[in-house]
Amino acid sequence: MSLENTPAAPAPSDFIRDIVAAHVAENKYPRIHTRFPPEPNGYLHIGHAKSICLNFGIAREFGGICNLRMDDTNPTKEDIEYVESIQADVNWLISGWADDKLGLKPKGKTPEAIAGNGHRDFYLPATVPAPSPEPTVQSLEPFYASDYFDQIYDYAEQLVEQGKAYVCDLTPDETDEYRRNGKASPFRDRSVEENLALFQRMKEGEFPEGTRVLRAKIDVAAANIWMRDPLIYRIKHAEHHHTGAKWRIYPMYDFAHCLSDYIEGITHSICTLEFEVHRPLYDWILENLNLPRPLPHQYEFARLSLGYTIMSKRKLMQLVDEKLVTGWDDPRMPTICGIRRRGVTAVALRAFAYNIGITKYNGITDVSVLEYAIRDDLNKRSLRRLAVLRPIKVVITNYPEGKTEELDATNNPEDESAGKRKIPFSRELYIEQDDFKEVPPPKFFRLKPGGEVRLKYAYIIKCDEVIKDAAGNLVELRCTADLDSKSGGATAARKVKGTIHWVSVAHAVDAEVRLYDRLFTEAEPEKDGRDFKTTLNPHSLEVITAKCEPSLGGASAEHRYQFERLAYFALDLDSKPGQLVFNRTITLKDTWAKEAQKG
RNA sequence: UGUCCGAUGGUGUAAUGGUAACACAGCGCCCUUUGGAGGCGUUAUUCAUGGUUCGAAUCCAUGUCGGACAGCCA
Repeated sequence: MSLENTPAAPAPSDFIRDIVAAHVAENKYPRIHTRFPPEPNGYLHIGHAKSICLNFGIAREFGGICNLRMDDTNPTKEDIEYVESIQADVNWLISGWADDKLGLKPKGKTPEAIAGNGHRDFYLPATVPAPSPEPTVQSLEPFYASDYFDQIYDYAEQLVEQGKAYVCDLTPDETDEYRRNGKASPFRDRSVEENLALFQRMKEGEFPEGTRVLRAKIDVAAANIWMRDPLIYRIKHAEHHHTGAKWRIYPMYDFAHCLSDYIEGITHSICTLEFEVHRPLYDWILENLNLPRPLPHQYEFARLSLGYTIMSKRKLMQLVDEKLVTGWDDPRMPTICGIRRRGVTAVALRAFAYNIGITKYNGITDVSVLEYAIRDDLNKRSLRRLAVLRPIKVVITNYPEGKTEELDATNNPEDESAGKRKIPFSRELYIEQDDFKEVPPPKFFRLKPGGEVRLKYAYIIKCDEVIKDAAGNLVELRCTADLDSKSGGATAARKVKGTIHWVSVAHAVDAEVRLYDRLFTEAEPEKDGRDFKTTLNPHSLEVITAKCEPSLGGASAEHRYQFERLAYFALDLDSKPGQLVFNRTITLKDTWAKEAQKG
């Protein structure tokens, strides 16, 4: 699929890119270096996709690198399962677009000590994967904040040595109270020696959790609460998924993050708005360590909110844990793996990320913007196929029994190179229930008693008779075909208002089709504090068996399909040989449904 | 309450002191062997008040409204 490697759109412009462009113009850094730093405590979702596209997009556009880093400073919430899913999702999303901008490091490598400025200092440069024409085993891995625990501990000691950090014995509740009231901790003025010894004993695991912390000594009365002697280390007797049992103390986000950025040589540390109030602390830590290399700076943008979607990792996990969806990769989930399984391509997701822009305004993006990006991409790439989701039988009474014709069909009207295929036609067909109305509403262009309709790629037929069972249920339609109306025939150019899809009964292939719809019934599932579970859409999944044209028997997960006049579909990973399972990625735009609703 | 941030059509964004524009959505028409796609057209916007200026979405002041943060989470 050549589209896979097509850049989504001209590079966008936004306030962060403007800043980066200015830095490039003034030669402020030898190279632009961003990073994508998820915490491995859940699966990546479409909000992360926005961030990935921003960070890797900047790396692409300004000749830089974007490191993938596990922000893993809280072992009790994190897991290797998430580390692996994050890598897979990032790789998928940037594949063919920014793989050569992905900053990794040799497996097991940790920062190297460098001398400078009379201080201890550390650096861990990035390696980008070599473009590999043949499959070479590249022993690279993502960065891990936890790989810097030794260095971060060292930096903490440097702060203590300077009298800029102290061990505090207040309980968590007391700490809260003191900070709220701008009151100094009674342990604030311990000697450097005592602090050093205590901090070391914390490291050795001598104290129970919650009994002591290391705090930066900044300003207990600062207007910004994050500057009121913030905690930078806490005791946790927990095993870490990456460092094992080595540590009893773990650095807090604020301390670890800026230093991780510095160690990796990050220039632009881009995060979401809620970290705005932390920025003074980010700067304070780096500035008070007398670091010799250029310091990274933090920039904030608005996280994505999408209509009919929830984005909180905690709540998504709740959907998984309570089996309200089948898993993190349920096609209804806004996770990257869920969206991928649904059949959305990385190209579409990137186009969406580009289209919504980057600002500091917290708005709610309409889902139609996402849906447009998906349709726009799928329209260009998908193979057209005929399939009937809810069949009714049609008998062409003037067509010979036992005869089969192979008709020409276009694979993709948007792409000549996709070629053509043959579809078998015979006397007995399935058509869509929705394409026949015994009592048609106004402007109904499809089949009705006594009316004519074009069978796509085949004949014009006329409905002569409606056969019902004793209970009055529709059993079959008996029609006659204009046998000259096939492509190239004498009456082929006859105008009939409607064209419908069909499948030959004798040649039909069955497939399980999973019809997905929005997970929530409300654009704002949690508006006014209501429980998001009360707005779950009970019809978000319907499973049916469809009748498909025979070529679909050879469907592949690499391709996307449009079942003509219905929707786009992708093969689900539950498919087995001879047992097709399709996911409905998204319906086609349906202006008739809209028209019918008006009437 | 404090700190920080924000406010441009229905929605999301652009215009960086000089004609308020783009996309999505909506509406209408054309085209169509997909009621898809495409083409054409169209509706609709600068939170308020004051100031600076020849000129303000943009700069300043005040106000209003909204958001984030106030975990030993990130």
